[in-house]
Amino acid sequence: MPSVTTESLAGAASALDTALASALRLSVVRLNRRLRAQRADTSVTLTQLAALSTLDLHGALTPGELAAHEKVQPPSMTRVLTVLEERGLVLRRPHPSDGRQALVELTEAGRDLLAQEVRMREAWLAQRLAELPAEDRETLRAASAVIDRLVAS
Amino acid sequence: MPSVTTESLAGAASALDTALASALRLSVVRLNRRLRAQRADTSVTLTQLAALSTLDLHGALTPGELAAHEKVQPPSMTRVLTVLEERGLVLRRPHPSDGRQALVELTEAGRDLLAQEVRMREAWLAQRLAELPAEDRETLRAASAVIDRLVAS
DNA sequence: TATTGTTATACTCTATAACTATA
DNA sequence: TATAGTTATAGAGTATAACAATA
Repeated sequence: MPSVTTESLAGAASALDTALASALRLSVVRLNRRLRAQRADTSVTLTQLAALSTLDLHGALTPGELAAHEKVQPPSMTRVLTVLEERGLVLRRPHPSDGRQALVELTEAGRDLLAQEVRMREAWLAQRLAELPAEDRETLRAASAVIDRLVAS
Repeated sequence: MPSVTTESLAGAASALDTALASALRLSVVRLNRRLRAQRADTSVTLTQLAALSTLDLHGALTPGELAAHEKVQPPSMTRVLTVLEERGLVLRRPHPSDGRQALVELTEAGRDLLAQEVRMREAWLAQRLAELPAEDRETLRAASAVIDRLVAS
């Protein structure tokens, strides 16, 4: 009965993907909460930190590009940028060729704060990562890349 | 100069952990956003779904245990449980031996809805997982387990 | 007195809809 | 008319502080 076998295999593969999806969902939701809770003793929120990190990695971006990278809608990014600009951590420059757009870049203060935040804030995560076997760290490194591709798709 | 070498190695290892921590943070934040955005066409939020999943995996739990599993503070879990109980998806039973505590369990309706949500809601994630090379799926599976240990610690 | 859970309150994160300015 | 960005508004997610009930 090949059809039954085929169906079983297909069904099994799909079930496995669903189980993996569920497990991954729970893991990600919980780690995200833990990372957000870390905010208490620092001066920027996790969302603001993510925006600063992305600007640091990519250089100047338009608000729209930044929203796309961060997987938020433009109005959400507007709010984040407003706060960051008020605090002097980023700068909105006019776009050289398109008056509708803007170019957002890190200020010197933003770069400094980012470095400091990354050091302080990621202490517990980096510490825990350091305690893991090298193999587990490698797994997370690879997973991070896979997730990025997944999210970008 | 062995001390310089040792310091260099230690410094390098630490820098790598910090880089990994940053990459993992960005990946997790973005995937979490994407998973939350999935809510649009479903009937429970991601947070509610996570609580239901955990009850399904662990069986009856007290609100405190559930909050600990989900990495939220007890009042946050109270709010989630209130909504779920109003909708008949969970049930709060008196604890057999401690009048302060309660035992929360899935109702039949909760179990049904969970199955349905997992099918519908994780369609896009399961679909993308299915498109990945088996190796990448294995990486994510392993990473999920590592993250769970990390978060629990 | 300590612990479990809830209520009260407030802030962060994010979205959709409507608006403005430029292309 | 289409696009980039912002403003207005609302709902979800979460926390801390204060309280009630039980151990």
